[in-house]
Amino acid sequence: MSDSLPLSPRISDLARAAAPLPDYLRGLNPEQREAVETTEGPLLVLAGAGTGKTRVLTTRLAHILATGKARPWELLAVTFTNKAAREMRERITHLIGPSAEGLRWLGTFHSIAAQILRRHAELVGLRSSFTILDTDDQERLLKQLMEAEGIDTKRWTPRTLASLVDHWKNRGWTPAKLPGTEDFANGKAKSLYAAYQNRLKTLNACDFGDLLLHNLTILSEHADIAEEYRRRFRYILVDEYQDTNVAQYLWLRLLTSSTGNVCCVGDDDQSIYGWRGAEVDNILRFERDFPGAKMVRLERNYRSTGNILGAASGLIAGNRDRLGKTLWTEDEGGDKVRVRGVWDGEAEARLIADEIETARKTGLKYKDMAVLVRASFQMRAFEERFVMLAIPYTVIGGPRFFERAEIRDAHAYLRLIQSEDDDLAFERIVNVPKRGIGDTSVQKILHLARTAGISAMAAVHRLIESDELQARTRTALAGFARDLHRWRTLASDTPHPQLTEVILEESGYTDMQKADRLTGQTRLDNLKELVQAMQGFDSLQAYLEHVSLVMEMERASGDDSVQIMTLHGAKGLEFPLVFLPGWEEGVFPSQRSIDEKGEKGLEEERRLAYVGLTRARRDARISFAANRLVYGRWTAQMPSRFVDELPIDNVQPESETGYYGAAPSARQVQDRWSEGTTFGGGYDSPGWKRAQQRATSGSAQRTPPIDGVARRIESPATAAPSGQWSRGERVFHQKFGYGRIQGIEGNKLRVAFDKAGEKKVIDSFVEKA
DNA sequence: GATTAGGAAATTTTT
DNA sequence: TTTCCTAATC
Repeated sequence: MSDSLPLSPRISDLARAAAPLPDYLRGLNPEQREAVETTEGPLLVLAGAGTGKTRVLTTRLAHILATGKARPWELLAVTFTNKAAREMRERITHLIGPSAEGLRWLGTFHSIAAQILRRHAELVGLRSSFTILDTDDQERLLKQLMEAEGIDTKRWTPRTLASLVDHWKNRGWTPAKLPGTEDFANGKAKSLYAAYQNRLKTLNACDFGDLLLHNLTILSEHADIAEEYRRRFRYILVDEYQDTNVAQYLWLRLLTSSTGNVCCVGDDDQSIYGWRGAEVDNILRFERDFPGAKMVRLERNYRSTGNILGAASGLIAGNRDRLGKTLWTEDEGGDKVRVRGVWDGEAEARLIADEIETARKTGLKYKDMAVLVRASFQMRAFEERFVMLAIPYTVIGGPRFFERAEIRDAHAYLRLIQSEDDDLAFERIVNVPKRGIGDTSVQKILHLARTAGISAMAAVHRLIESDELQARTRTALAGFARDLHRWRTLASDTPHPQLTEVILEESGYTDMQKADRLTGQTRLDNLKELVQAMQGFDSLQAYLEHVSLVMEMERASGDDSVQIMTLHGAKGLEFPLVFLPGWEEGVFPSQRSIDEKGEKGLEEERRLAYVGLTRARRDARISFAANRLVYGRWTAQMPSRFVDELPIDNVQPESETGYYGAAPSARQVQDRWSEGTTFGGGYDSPGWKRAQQRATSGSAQRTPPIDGVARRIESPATAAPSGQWSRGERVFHQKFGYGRIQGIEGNKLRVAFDKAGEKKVIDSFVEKA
C-alpha cells in the first residue's frame, strides 16, 4: 500500500536512504513501517485483528525515542487496560532498555487523568489527596441522596441513576451542561446529579467518570494549564481508539497541540463497548476531526488461517458503519470453521468437552483452547461438564478480586484509619462485624454528620458524649472509636501488611468469617492473598491508590487449563482452538442489545462475533442448540442469524451431530439446514419447528422431552438418584479430593474437603469413598 | 437487632 | 432455577 503512495521528499525518507536500517525496524512489513515512521501529524492506524498492532505501537514509541524526536517524559501513551499498559511498557523496555522507565505518561486513560487531577485538584474543589470511589460506593452514595429526596428506590434504582450519571460523564456533561431532562424519578435526575457532585466534593472524593470530567473542566477553563500540557506532550499515542468515549475524545483534543502529533490505533470492527459509552464514531470521524490526518491500514494478518479470516471477514461485511478493510494472510486454507447444531445446552457442553479431549490427543495443550461465550450464565454448563471429566479449566472474569466484599471491608478499615473523614468507609464497617450498632444508630450518626457539616467519626465522638443514644450503643461506639484510634497509632510504626492482619484479628473480622462455614474459608484465603499483595507497596497510601485504579489482580497464569471467558474478555487474546457456543437468536445476538439499541446494537453484536472468530489461530468451532434451559425454563432456540451470514466457502456444517443426543427429527432438520445452497435457512423448516415445539411443550424438566427416542445418556447427573447421601459420610470428588458431608440441600452437598476446604457441590459429582 | 420468608430479577464490565 | 434484597417477624 505504501508503495503506491506518491513519494514525498520527507526528512525521514532521506534519513532512511542514508542510514542503515535500525534493528527494531527490521521485519516490519511496509504498512507497519509506514505506521511507525509517520511520526508527524495526525495518523490513524487501522489495525485489523492479528495484524501486529502491539508491535507497531511499541516500535513507534521506540522509534521516536531512538531518533531523538522526544524524550521519554514527552510522550503520552494511553491504553484502556492496565494489562495493555503493562504489556506495552514491558515490550518497549525490551526494545530500548531501562530508559523506558522514563515513560511517565504511559498508562490508562484513568490513571493518567488521575495524575493530572492530583496536580490541579483545588481547581475543581478537591484536595490532591482525594479518594477514588468504586461503583459500589457510588451507588450507596446515590441511594442516600435519593432516600433524602424521598424517592422510591425500588421504582427508581440507585443503579439506574448511577449508570445515567456515568453516561453523562462519559459524554463530558457536568450537571450545568446537562441538556434536556430525564424521566428518571419524575425529572429529579438532574438535581440528584448536582447533589451527588456536591457530596463528592465534601467527601473529597471522585468516581471514575470524574477523573476525566474534572480534567476536561480544568483543561478547558485554564488555558495556561492546557497549554503547558500541550507543550509537554510532543507525541501522543492512543491504543484501542475505537473504544474511546466522548469525554476521552475531548480530553485528547484538549491535549493535542497544533502540530497534532497524535497517533490513534484501533479497529472499528472491534468496537464492543458501546454499551459503556464507547463511540465508534470517534474512529469513523478521525479524518474530519484531525485535518490532514493520514490513514494506514494494517491488513496482513499473522494470526489466523484463510478460512477463519474468510469467515470473520464475510460476517463483518454485513455491518454498514465501518471504514472497511480486507484482511489477508499467506496462511491460506486451514480447516474450515465448523458449525454444528445440537439438541440442547448439555449436548453442546458434552460435544465441546469431548473435542477438547480429542484435540489434546493430537498434541494441543489445554491452555491452547478457549470457550468463548456471550454471557457468563452460559459458563456453568461447561464448568459442570469439565469438572465431571476432570478437564482443568480456568474461568476468566467473574467476580473481581478487589470487588469482593471481604476485600472491600478490609479496605474500608484501612481507609478509615488513613482518613477519619471517609464516611463511606465508616458506614461500611461500623457494624461489620456486628458490634451492636444498628441501622437506626447509624442513621442518627449520619444525620448529625450531615446537618452539622462534620464527618461521621466526628459525629460519633459527639454522640458518645451526649445521651441521644442508648447506653449500650454508646459503649459499642466508644469501643469502636478506641480501636480505630489504637490502630491509627499503630499504623505509624507498623508495616501495612502486618497492620492489616492486626486489624482483621482485633476487630473480630477473622472470627466472624471463621463462623461462616459456607464461605468463610474462601474469604479468609482471599484476605491472606490481600495481605500478600500489599507487600509489594511502599506505603499504605501507595497501596490504596493502586487498588482504586487497578481493579484486577495479577493472575497467576501458566497452568495448563482450558480458558472459559466471555467474548468481551477475550479481546486481544488468541488461541489455536476456539469454541464459540450458543450462537442462537436471543443469546447471540443478545436480545437485549437489539431491544435497547436496535440496528446499532446488532452491529455491535456482529463485531463481537468477529472478535470471537478472529481469536482463533487454526480452528474455530461454532455451535448452537435447539433447546436451552434459561432460568429454569426450556426455551426453543433458533440458530443465530450470524450463522446464516457466514460465507459458505469457509464453513463446514456438520450433520453427524445426532450422536450427541439429538432426536432424529432434529437431526433431519440439521441435515436440511446444512444442505441449503445458501448457507443456513433450513431452520425455517417444519421439522426444526416441530422439534422445538416438542421441546417446549413440557415445562421445566431436566432435559427437553423426546418422544420415544433413546439418547445417549452418560451424565451421572441424570443417572444418579439423589437422597442416597447422609451427613458425616466420606466422599470423593474429582477436583477437590476426599471430604466429609456436612449438610445436604436437595441435590447439593456441603462437603468439608480435606484439602480444598468446605465447598458446595452437586451430588452427582462425588462418589462414596 | 437478628433471623427468616417472600418477591423480583436475571448481559457484556478494560477503569 | 438461583440469587439477592427487602420487609415482616421473633
